[in-house]
Amino acid sequence: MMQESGPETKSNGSAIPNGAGSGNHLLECGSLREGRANGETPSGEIGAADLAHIQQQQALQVARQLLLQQQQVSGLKSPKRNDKQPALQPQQQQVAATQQLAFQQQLLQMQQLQQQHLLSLQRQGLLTIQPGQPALPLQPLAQGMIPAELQQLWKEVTGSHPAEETPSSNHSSLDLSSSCVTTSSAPSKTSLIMNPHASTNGQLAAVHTPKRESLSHEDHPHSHPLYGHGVCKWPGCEAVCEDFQSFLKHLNNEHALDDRSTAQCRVQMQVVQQLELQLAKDKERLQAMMTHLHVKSTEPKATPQPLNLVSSVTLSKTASEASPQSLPHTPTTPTTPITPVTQGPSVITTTSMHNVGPIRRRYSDKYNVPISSADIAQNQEFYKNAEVRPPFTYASLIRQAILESPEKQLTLNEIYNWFTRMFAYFRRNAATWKNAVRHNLSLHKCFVRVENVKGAVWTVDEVEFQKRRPQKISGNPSLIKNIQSSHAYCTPLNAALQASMAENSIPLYTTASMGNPTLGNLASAMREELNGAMEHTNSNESDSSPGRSPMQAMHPVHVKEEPLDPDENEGPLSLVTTANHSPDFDHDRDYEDEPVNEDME
DNA sequence: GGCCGTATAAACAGGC
DNA sequence: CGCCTGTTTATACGGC
Repeated sequence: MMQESGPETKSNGSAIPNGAGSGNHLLECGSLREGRANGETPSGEIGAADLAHIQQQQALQVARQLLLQQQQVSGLKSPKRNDKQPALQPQQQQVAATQQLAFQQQLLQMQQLQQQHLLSLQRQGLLTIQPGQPALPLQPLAQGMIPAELQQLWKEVTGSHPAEETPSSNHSSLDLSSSCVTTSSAPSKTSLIMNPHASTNGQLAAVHTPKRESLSHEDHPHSHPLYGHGVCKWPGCEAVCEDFQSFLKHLNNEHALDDRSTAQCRVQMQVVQQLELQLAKDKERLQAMMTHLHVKSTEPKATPQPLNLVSSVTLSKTASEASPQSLPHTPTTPTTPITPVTQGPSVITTTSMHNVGPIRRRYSDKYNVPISSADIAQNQEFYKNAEVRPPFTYASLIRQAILESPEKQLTLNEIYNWFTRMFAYFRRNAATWKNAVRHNLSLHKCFVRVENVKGAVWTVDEVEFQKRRPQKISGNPSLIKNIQSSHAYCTPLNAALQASMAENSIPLYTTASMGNPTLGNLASAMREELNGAMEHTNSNESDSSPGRSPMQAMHPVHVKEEPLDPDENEGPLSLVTTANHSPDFDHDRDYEDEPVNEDME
């Protein structure tokens, strides 16, 4: 079938055309100070800033329109919203002025939070800000939100203060979500994808709420996202409340469901939306950066619009291989209908790496693992969709496949299926890698062939597996260091990012991107791979056995001589769990892609 | 430079 | 006969 003859791959050796190449490539790639070599970024970054600004302006306009509509609906006659509310009582004016200040304060706070987030990213080396773009993402926000326009917006907000509790006002406030979303600033799919939470207004409060409070809210009944340090944290309020009860009273009295509150909420939504947008932008850049570091020969076209590439380039170039899985949303992730994460790397790499052939990839690649830093969050989807060779040895993958099966045993065909199911890379050149799989099965003692009723199945002799290459990398500080750095990106990345973002009151984002239940699987796989290779840093007591082999840590012991114990629990890794639900690949179907579990049961 | 682990390719055999 | 499975050999590469 789609077999690509090997000779050329062999002869090419060091000059592998597809860019993945041997370990050297990755090493060279590792010295990527010029990171953004292939011009994928410049336009993108400039565009990011501009786009953010434009969208911000749009957001303001939208907010204003909303306010207008709202006021019209609520029967506010005053055509002079811009006036200093002559109808307002002096006291009210004072309140309004105070709130305006507080509002601006809040905006500043939001910007600071964002800045903190970005700074934290920079500190982690995950994000670089171009010299030419001082505080790049913040600029638009700071410029756009603070000045006159926002003040004007605020006036409009407070202008509707008189608050007649009309039924219509209720209506409008209840329509918050839909109106905001449908008229939202960035109308493109970009905004929808990158700003997935723009529509989740019900959670906006949580978005804006410092994590500490959110958490404590659950634990302490007297905690409230809008209440902290004896102060009402309603935007622009800061009223002092002695205790929680008084706060509740204050909340009900002062922030009831009226036009003002609604409008404030909308403004808040806009603010959050902008932050999310900016964050998404930054994340996109981050992914592009990481992908670039991983993919040596990044094609410039890959970056500018990764979101579109998913459906356009990917399908056009690798339609036959792509299958539904190339789409950003894995059908196996029902809990995350919005996994914008997948766009970045999967697309980029898919397009730029799709031509990766059966290249000779050194085992040592794994230890350089520049790859993992880019993959952590996306890993599973990443490898499923992008034809990037996974940084695992065949033996490790085979073992993983077997151990993931309910009975820790697979037929050869099932192993094949696992490969193709989990890695887009193995949907091509079947003859090559299948041969390699067979070769590995036969070669390594750790793979035990067991005659079954239905035929032969392969199992893993964990002891044997752990005996393999025990001396690897230990004693090479540079390598270890390298791995550690990669590991530092890999494992703690999620936590670090989440923490960072949580600190900056952007929990939802992290929840969507990092909290994807399916994403952690391969991440843990790679983590374990690294852990195993590093023979230390294993917090989970793992194995003190001599083995540093990639994924062994996931299955510290079992499977000795008789690995066919059906009572064995499935491994910590559950890649196959999600993969089982994925549609089979249309191509490369020379093997029945029956679900492994089904077959094994 | 040798050894080791790995990848790739290929030849071969046996079974269906 | 063709395909699949499994074994074995050869070669190449990179790290130690």
